[in-house]
Amino acid sequence: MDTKTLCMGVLSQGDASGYEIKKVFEQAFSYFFVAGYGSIYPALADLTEKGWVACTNVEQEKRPMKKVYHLTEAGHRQLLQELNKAYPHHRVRSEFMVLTCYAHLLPQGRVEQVLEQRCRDIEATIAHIDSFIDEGEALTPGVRFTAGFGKAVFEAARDYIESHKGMLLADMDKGPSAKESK
Amino acid sequence: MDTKTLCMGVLSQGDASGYEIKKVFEQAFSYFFVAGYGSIYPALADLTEKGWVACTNVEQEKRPMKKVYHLTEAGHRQLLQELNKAYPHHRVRSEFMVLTCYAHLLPQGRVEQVLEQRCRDIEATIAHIDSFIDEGEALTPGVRFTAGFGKAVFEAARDYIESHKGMLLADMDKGPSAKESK
DNA sequence: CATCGCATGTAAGAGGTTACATGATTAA
DNA sequence: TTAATCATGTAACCTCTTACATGCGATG
Repeated sequence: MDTKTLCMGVLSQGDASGYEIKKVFEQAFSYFFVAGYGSIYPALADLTEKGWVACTNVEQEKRPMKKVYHLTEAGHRQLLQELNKAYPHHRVRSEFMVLTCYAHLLPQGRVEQVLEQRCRDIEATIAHIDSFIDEGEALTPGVRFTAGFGKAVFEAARDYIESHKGMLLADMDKGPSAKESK
Repeated sequence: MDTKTLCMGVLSQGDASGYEIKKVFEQAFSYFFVAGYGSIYPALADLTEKGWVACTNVEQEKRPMKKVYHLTEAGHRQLLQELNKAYPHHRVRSEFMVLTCYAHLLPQGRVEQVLEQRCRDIEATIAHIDSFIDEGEALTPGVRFTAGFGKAVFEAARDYIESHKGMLLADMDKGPSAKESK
């Protein structure tokens, strides 16, 4: 599943321009799916070619023209098919975890800084999810579930860092230690 | 930070062939960093060109020849520099979460299947982390911290799914609901 | 006067995935 | 005999990221 499917997903809930789709990505999906203009615009062009979306040029006063896209019937069928067959992958790519793995190669100050930076980023993400939930919009049960899931996972990450930070910093000097001390 | 840095990281803890590096990736990093031969071999070629690693051909009896790589002094400096300047990113790309977001477009059976599949995958990952921790090898404090972190996060994910699954399934029919009921 | 928001896109490059190609040994 | 393990690599492809290119209006 790629940017194209997500674009169709967004359009299934209402017509939008590429610019507006990116805002939805940022507001609703940013903590588990990232896409910039360089992915979205080509995706929309591709979807148009395939007949899964279509667009209307909308002239605006004192604003640039927009291309408002809508999902076609074929697009809706395609979206349902995609969602029904997609495997629920969940990939993590964490340079943070690479850095913690190699903590023994770094000065304590750097390790502390890395842990603190990660905590700040997590807090920002949680705040972002909260503001999204509290926007007062009608959220589907699925979106509420997903937001709660993201929040639970990020909170667990933050709590783990906060409660094990001292231990990592203290153990760092001691070097590698075997599992057993017998 | 990319595959190249991770390869240098692995080599900082002992010489290894490309094949062996991939095994380390699978055993120790698979839950937060993935790389196949198609990334590792070109990375090693690149690192060799840059003088950050060097290799020796080792002939083996009844086994194919190996190229055993080791980190050079310049490579070690490069690794430290990289680890000291890298930003601790943590990216998630979750098709699972895309699917839960669009649960309202799917039959209940499919949603249930998606949640169960994700739980099975999480259990497998946790079991993998446990077996890695219990291998009896000398783990650095950083690696122990990282494994514990991964475990905590995956456990939180599993717990959330298990405790909110019923709610999602029950709410699905009701359609979108606003934040407030006033 | 600067920069942010709105609005569209392209082009080059980086990076990774998948499949292919080869081949011996060993365990089921 | 079949499949897995050991062992190296390439090539095509796909996708995304980053930077560029343009331009008006509003806000500070």
